Amino acid sequence: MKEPLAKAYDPHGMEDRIYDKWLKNKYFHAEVRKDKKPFSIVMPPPNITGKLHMGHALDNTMQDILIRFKRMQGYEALWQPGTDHASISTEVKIIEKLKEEGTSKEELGREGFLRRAWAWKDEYGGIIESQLKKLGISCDWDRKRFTMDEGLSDAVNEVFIRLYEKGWIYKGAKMVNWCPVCQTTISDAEVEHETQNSHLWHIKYPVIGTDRFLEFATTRPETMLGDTAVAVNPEDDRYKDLVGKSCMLPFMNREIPIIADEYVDMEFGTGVVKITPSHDPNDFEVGKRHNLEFINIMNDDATINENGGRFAGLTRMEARKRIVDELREMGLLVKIEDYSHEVGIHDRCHTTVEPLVKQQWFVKMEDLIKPAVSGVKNKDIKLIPPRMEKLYFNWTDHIRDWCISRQLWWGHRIPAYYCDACGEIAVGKEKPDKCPKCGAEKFTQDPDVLDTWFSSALWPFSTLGWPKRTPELEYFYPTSVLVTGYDIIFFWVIRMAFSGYEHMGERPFDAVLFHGLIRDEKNRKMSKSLGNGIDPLDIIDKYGADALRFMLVTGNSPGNDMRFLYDRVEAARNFANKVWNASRFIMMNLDGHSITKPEAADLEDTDKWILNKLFLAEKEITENLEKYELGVASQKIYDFVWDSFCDWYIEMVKPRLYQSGDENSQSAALWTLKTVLLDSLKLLHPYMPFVTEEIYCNLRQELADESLPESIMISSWPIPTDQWVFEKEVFMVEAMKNAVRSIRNMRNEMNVAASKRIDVTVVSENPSVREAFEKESMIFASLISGDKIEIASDKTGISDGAVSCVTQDATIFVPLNELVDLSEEKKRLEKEKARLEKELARSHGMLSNEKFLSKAPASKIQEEKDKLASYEKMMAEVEERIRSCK
RNA sequence: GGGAUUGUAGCUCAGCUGGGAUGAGCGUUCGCCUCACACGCGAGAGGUCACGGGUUCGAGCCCCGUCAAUCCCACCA
Repeated sequence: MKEPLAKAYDPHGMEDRIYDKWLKNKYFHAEVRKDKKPFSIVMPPPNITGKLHMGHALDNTMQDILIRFKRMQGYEALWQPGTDHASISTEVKIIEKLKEEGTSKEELGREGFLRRAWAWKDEYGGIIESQLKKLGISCDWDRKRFTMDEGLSDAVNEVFIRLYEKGWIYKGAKMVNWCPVCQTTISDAEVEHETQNSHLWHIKYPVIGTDRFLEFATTRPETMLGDTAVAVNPEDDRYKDLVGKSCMLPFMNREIPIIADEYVDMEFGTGVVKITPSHDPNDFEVGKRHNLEFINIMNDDATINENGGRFAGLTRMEARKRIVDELREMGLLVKIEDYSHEVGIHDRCHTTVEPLVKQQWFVKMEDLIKPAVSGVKNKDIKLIPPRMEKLYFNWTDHIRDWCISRQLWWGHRIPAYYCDACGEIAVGKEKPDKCPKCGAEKFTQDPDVLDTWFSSALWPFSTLGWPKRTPELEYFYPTSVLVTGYDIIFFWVIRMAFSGYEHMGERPFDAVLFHGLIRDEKNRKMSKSLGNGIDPLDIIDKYGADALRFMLVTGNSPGNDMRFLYDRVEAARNFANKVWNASRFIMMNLDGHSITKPEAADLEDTDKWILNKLFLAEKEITENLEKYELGVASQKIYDFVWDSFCDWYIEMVKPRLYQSGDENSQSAALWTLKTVLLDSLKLLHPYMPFVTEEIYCNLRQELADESLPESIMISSWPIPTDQWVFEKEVFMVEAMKNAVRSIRNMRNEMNVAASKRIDVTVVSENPSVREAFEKESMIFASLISGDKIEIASDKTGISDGAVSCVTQDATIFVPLNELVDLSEEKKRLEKEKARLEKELARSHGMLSNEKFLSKAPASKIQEEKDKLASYEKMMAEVEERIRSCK
């Protein structure tokens, strides 16, 4: 026999060659085709600073599986790729690089810096694309976009202007999160919280005109330099008489009023709070309510400024230490307590965020968010798994206005212009010629850029051409499903949701499929700082992309974190090898034969059995994929291919190929092998695109079948037909399988050498069971290493020395004569009896329960009765066998 | 302070919105280089489905509580 495939599956060399072929043939490309139904996914754009990590690998594998599945199903499947400019991350990286070169952003100036940034993007921005290609993903590279390309920048400006004109974007002085290291504002979503062990400093201020002091506790003593009041609860009897008086602020010698405000909790500490309106969000509100003075005591790098008197120039921490020391000397420090509390830190650089009052641009969220909330509530957008709705609503319910301006250079510059003469603001795509207010002609554009998520929020429609009404937008929007991690729900998913409703009047996607995080073998998050990340490219290099892909989506469910285990990659690789070798076997046997579809009558029971299994697999796998249950589907493919097809059917088919000499039987077997293989490859293709393509192309050549498409990825998804439902044959083959298992078990327990051929007599009173064994006796013999197979309707003539196996459908006798140790045989049967006793007890228990009989559905009761009958029969048989062992 | 998730075989996890846990991989035991595959084949052992209540004819699955682990959110100084 000729060997069309190498002996072992080896992904090396195969994958790049195949990917190039796909690209060359433009199989990934989607067009507007009115005769087909669209299916579309937008790829979460990786950062241009990014390097492929396991998260990307998982995310993109899932999308690719869905896209390939839908493409094969006949949808016009668009997978829209692209990259994100990642404003702050990229800028930070470039600044680092500049520092290495001994220069800086300031030295280059804005224009010079941006030139550098674009050059950087050209150099590094494509790396991730080439890495993604190694995964085999089939996105439409011809359509790739970049958040700062011309069209998308236009969309950003359009949105900004629309929202501004609507009054939903405004500029104002508010308390914002300020990162002193990155020197920019950040949004609430970018603030992480970290528990820090610190102290609670108890301090007292003298009350002017009395000999009393007001004692309070603070976690940030240094902010006292900006105190403009001390507050108590209006109901607090301890301090009622002091409200309206003033305290003397140490160091600053400033008189600050004692005010009453409900915000103060009487139960906490002494019931007194110092108020620093410029440096604390709560105090900011109190300050506004009471018309307090707002004194900013900090520079942008979080050192104390001139408003901090002689502490000016110190860092936050230095100032804290000096102030505490001096208060102690002055006798104003009462005590220091240990205290642990949550501190806001910047998610990029982990610097403690400083709440500051700044003039910034904000998006008003109150109305904008509404459709995004109701959209999810009424399932216009479906979240998978549904529990993600709680996370989603937790954010929308507490949403605050979105601070969108960043004091950075790399990004979309805010389309707002200020009249140099009168300060009038003009928002528009172009710089205005003349100030509408004062007529002056000089304008300066706002120096800030937009939050990077401002542009990604528009991704589902901006990539399709919006604000132009392109045919693509018309056809592919709303997109079908968004695949992403739950960690990005606040940053991105919600913002796409409200942007879609606001600008398109429609949801951006029908469903969001969430996946979890990938953790290392010790269940830790993979992170740069821990250095425990596993490089997907290393895995691909070692095991192949197919193995990695299969491993990533098998055995886990939406939204759940998963652990990365090498064992599992290996198992996936072994599966690829299994498929490879099964194909190799089939192709070796196909050799030279022309395959034609057999007459129904020529199909044997075992053929019908596997076809019926295939039918069920196709039906279920298709349903699972349609419900986005990727892990369940892959498990079913694995089980079908390995267990049903390889371990059973291929073994059952061998004697027909090798020894029968019956041409009709052989040709039916070959056709069935080919048919099941072809469909299996298709079912597996979305998961393991490379190995399936390689086998498919070889198979196609082997078959010389021109009607098969030249690539499996453009072939059609198997449509299960109930022509392949064969109840009777399935029953008979299952009866044979039970017998085979039972006999093999017996052989092992009785220590019958694997090479020893045995004679068996199958006794069954069921004529169709007898018929099945009769018909399949050659296969049966082959599976059990049998020699002579006899079929009988009763036990007459069975020799006493025989070992027996009792199955539901038959009793099988194996005369082992000299080999049989009767006490062993008895022990074996007793074990079987014990098992049956347990089953009988359970079954009896249920069926003697009046309530079960009156309330359970009839079908359930019947099912249970049938089981009982079968157990009783087997029990009688086993008991009889035991008796005969004497 | 709120909320979520997880707790199933030695390990890592599935378990289709209640109906026998023949669940998967790895590991383990026994036997096999059987002409597709040792990245393999056959046969086993191994689980009071965290604990305590409840609903139900029936609960791994639903409800309540407890414990443990993980994570998210939050402006109590």
